[in-house]
Amino acid sequence: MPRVTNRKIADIFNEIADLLDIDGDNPFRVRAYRNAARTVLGYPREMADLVEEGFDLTSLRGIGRELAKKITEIVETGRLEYLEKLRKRHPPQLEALLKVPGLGPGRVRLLHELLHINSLEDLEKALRERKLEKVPGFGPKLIAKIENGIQTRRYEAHRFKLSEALPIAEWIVNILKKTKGAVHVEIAGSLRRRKETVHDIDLVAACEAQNDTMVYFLNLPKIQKIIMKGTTRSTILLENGMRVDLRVVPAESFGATLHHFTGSKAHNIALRKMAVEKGMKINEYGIWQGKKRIGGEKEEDIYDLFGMQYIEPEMRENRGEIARALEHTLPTLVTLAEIRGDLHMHTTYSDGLASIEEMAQQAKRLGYEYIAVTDHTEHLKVAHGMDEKRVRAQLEEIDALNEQLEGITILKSAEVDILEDGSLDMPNSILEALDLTVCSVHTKFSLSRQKQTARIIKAMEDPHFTILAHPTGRLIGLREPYDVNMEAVMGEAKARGCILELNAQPDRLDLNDIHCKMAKEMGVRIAISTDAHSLKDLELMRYGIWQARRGWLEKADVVNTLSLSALKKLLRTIKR
DNA sequence: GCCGTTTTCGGCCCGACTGTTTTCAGTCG
Repeated sequence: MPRVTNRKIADIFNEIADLLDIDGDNPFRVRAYRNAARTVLGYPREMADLVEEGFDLTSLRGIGRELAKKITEIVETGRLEYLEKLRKRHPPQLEALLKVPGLGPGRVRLLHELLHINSLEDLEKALRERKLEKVPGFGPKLIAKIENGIQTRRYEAHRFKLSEALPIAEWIVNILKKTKGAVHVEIAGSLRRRKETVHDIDLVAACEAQNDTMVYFLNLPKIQKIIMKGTTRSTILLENGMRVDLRVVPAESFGATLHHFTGSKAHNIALRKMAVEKGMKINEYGIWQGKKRIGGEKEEDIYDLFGMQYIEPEMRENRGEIARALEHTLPTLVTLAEIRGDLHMHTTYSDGLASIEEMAQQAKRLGYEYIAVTDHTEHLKVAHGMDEKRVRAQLEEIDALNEQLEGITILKSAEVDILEDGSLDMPNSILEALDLTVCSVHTKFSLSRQKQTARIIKAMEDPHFTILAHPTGRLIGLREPYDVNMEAVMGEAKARGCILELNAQPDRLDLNDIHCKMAKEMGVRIAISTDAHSLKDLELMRYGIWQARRGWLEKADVVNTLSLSALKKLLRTIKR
């Protein structure tokens, strides 16, 4: 039986929630399943391992006796009896209807009962035959919305990479800031939390009573259509399929509104519960004691209310940050300004676009002290991997440049392929001449979990192994991570003193946030690297920093915050 | 289904907008 992932358990719980929702079951029971799915998905360790260890699952937030039993059943048998029973009672494609805009559980149930609509095909047929008009509560506008939604639903499901959404959001914010009556305009939502992908763009504006902000928003260029329009809240769809939401509030509510729409939902719910326990209420307009507003102009008001530290947006995922803020023991998150070098980049020696000197000069302009040049090795033919002769030539060029350049040091390195048998794609004679190695898997992604893990651990046992690059190999939205036991890999890294990379390319961001947090907890150091293939790519560092902050990393966890001399000292301790 | 220093029952975050209504349910975030 294949190993059960947290993803699979979360999918099962979400499917149960959907089906119960359509049944009109207790909405809080439905919510319990969705909460549990989130807990499982956000948990840094695999449920399968926890079950094997006999860990008490009910100690996890939102997992009680029943759900612990269900998780155990899924892990042990690969299936869940309860879900299969539920599925028998429902047509197999009913759930898909929930994704259609305008259709929620209530209307799906109604359509099922009245018109026997069980799938998207049934729905399309009913639309053509104009049957929906007879259903109570279905007027012409709702029907048009459903019709429209069916056509565009593939677009709606799309998630945008952080690097796609952020520039657009910044562009809009800059326009709105200049409108009459606008006091503050900020990005909110998952974009402000710097999630690796976002569903839409959320903006919050503090405005005077007389303002042009909403009008300008609704008249931005490149709008495909206006989805919703109100005085305090509107939603537009841009030509590229991106939804943008704007809330306009008075300045005295700005902090509360910004907080509310920054989320995450789980973080907000936890804080609101705490407020209720104190006999107060937090909503998007402020903090309330009875009818009296006692705060909400600034975001800090909310955290001050509980005597806790301010929590940075990147940490607001309800992954333990609230407890830490109450204890005043939050980590001091790493910042871009603390980065002193970049340890993974390519030049014209392999598949990069700039020379070593150009990359070094650009790094110096960015304020760095050092870089490592890490061109591909021979095995990776598609990227013009270097043979021994060209590596030697490169090392000589680096020596010459280090003589000549001031204020920046070039470290000798290579992105060394980890071959299928776990050996490194370079002779020892060359490996010995390098200051560090950046080692990575570029082939055989589909090895079994056991073989892939053994392969990487074997590579790490090589005394020349320094950094494991893009440790799971995923490409966001394009390629799943390969199956590897990350705990075992991190355990080996800890034992050997090796470093794991957080690759800052926006389509990699590998390690992800959860793995970063896990590395920190296991005492494994991280290198945040751009894997730059051009001068411009060197500026991608900020994406890596944001992901690191989502993973609670501090300056001390990140090796490229070290000075050159401290880094060199560290590298010496890794080599055996 | 979860949770608990008001604990084993009775709560569970909260409000805007829409469309279809005539006072509100459903959806959405």
